[in-house]
Amino acid sequence: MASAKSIPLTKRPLTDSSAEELAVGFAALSDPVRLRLFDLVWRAGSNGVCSCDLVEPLERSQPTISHHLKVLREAGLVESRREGTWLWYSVVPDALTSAQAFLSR
Amino acid sequence: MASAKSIPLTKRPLTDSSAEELAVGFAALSDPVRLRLFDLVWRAGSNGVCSCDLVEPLERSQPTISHHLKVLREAGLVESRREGTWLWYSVVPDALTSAQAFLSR
DNA sequence: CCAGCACATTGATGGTTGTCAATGTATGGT
DNA sequence: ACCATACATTGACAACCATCAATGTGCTGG
Repeated sequence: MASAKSIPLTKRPLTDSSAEELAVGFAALSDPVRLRLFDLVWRAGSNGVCSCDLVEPLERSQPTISHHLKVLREAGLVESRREGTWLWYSVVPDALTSAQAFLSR
Repeated sequence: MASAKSIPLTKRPLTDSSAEELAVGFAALSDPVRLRLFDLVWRAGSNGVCSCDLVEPLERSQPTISHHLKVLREAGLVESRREGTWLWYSVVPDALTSAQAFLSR
């Protein structure tokens, strides 16, 4: 398969590592349940939301919600702080900036 | 698990169907190879890029690239037009607007 | 110290995904 | 007609994923 010499693709394409990093973020948002979960956390603002308030609206079991929150946490999109027996989740500041920058060039 | 009555989460959260739609877009960008592929197509502008020029820089087999292009096409992110034996891929205009809108609120 | 609640982890299962070799299809030149 | 090229499809396989029931862990109040 020879090249069609279409255009100069030589202007700094996405590096392998930054593609990897971006893909992790997009992968975290690639599931509908997880996306709605992230949306709910986001709406809660800086105070955050108790994860006990996330199980019912998403109609999934508690382990499933816990799993999805772990995925979002490990992708660096949300963080949690303890408050007694509760865990409060909030969006990590600037967690989306690289994704936003990529999508709006 | 009782509610912690944290905040009023009642202001129109993401609907199930729009979450599904957004997730399809993010899923298409959730693989590093596919993300670099989309990046290369994007850089080619409205003229597009011949898919024969996409195999080598991504270091994947031709069927794999063809598969990823199909995923991007079915997600509505890219489109192709024939030019003889070649296929020229370009980004669908406004394909990213819903994702951009979601990420920048 | 014990009972109850919030949340995490484990284990299992059915489904999906990325990859490539092999093969198929379409187009164009000779 | 034939062959070479560009690209798609098939089939197979290993890895990964979403989900839940069962169980474990940590915290609090009594």
